[in-house]
Amino acid sequence: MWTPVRRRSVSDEVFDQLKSRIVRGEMAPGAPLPSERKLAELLGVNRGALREALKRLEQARLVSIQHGGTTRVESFLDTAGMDLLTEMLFTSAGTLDTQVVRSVMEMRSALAPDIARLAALRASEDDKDALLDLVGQMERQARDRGKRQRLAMAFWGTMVAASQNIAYRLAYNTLNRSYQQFFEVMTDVLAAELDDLAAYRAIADAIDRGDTAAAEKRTTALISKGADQVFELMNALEAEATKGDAR
Amino acid sequence: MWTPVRRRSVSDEVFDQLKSRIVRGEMAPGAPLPSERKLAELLGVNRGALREALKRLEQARLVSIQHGGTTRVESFLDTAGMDLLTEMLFTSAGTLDTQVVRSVMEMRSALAPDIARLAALRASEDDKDALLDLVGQMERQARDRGKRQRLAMAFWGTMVAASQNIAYRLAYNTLNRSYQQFFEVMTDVLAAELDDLAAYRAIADAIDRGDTAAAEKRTTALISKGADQVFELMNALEAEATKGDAR
DNA sequence: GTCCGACACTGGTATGACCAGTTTACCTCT
DNA sequence: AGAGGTAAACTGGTCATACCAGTGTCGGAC
Repeated sequence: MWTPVRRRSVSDEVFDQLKSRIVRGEMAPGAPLPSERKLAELLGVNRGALREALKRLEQARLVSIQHGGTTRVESFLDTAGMDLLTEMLFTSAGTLDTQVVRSVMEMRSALAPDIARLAALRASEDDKDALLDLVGQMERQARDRGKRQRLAMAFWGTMVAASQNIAYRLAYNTLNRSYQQFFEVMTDVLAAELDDLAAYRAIADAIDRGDTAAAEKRTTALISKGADQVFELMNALEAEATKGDAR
Repeated sequence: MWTPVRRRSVSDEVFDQLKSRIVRGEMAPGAPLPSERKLAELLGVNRGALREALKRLEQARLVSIQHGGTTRVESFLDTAGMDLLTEMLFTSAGTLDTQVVRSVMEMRSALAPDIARLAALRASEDDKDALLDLVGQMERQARDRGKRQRLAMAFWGTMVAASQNIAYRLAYNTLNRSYQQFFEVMTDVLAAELDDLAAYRAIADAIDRGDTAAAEKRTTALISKGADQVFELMNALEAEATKGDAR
């Protein structure tokens, strides 16, 4: 399989650089940015390209721009949206940020059961068929855990759509993007969850017959399997990191 | 009290207009936008200003831009983040979109208990003091429900921070922004929740002594009070709407 | 002292040119 | 006929430059 080359435009580069600096705390909240003209010169880019990046930063609520005034760094922890997760996932050293991973998994654990409940309540016939079909495909891929993981992704995507909850759906989009970044690592860690084909089947069946309680309960059980493994791994990573610090 | 005038820059105007058209379905997913040069002329604005808007739309994942190719409308329900909630809250007719409101409240109900649980697990001494102090202030504002609501906001904000979960915190930022849009309406609807000062006290106490189970249980009970009221109101609104259609 | 206005900043918009990819159509060679 | 190559006409990306529109400051008039 070939991976397409990704071209990075000047404005994207500038956006990433500033975003990274802000999130990593190199520029404190409240601190003023250089004026557009100066900053453009410092970065060696045209002012227009810089402005495109700044506008994006403003929309992500990482900076606030004031006509005639100063552009300042926002206290993004109180303003930014979930898109920041992908940025915060890795530390400046390039290692996984265990706290962020834990956060994502906790959110997944909190949302999935309610998504299942609502799906059981509101799923259309098409949704039900799609879910049952996906489970069938997973059962036929008993060997290949990687393929099953992709099918599981589709399963959850269908669940979220079936839940008819737009907030869940949008949150899912972002959440998904963030843990597709440690996809390969996850496949092994989530083994306990991905191997439990009976659970997926039980959930799909519960939704098919509109049994909200069963759907919720089964989902809680399934999701916690993967979550527990990840929590364990994160704890181990943290223990190792502090041991490294102690040297 | 004076409300400051809000200036809208050209690029903001363009962004809002395009965003609105896309979300309202006037431009179907996959449909190509006119070229930048044409679109700029059609809108009567400079190409640079238009590009700033397009870049923002791209970041919000409402359109996808390809160098040398065409700019196309994304199927945003599968790509966009929670920021869209504020845009989708009101229908084109200007009325509340009941499904979106229901979604937001459902998400609140799912997250709040787990936030409380984690807060009980991880809150710092400062967090605990702040929570107890806020509850004290609420009790002293027994008369003014509006003030209590603002204190309740601060209460939840502190809870989320205390939970040490970055995903919850970022989701909360966006969620908050969306239901500050129907703030006044909410104050009355959430009366049952806002009047239950004992519950807030109980939650703060549970967190103070690190009792995760109690914190979670009390929060579930409290949150459901407001949620039930809102669900009831939304059902009533929907019934009225269908009755209107039937005429 | 207070007031006020010029001035020097800041970000916002506009032109017009050119660079850099993509697509199409046509042409050439095999 | 088909494969390959090439030029032209699109598309978005970047640039330099000028000017408009708000904000803040500083100094002079009163």
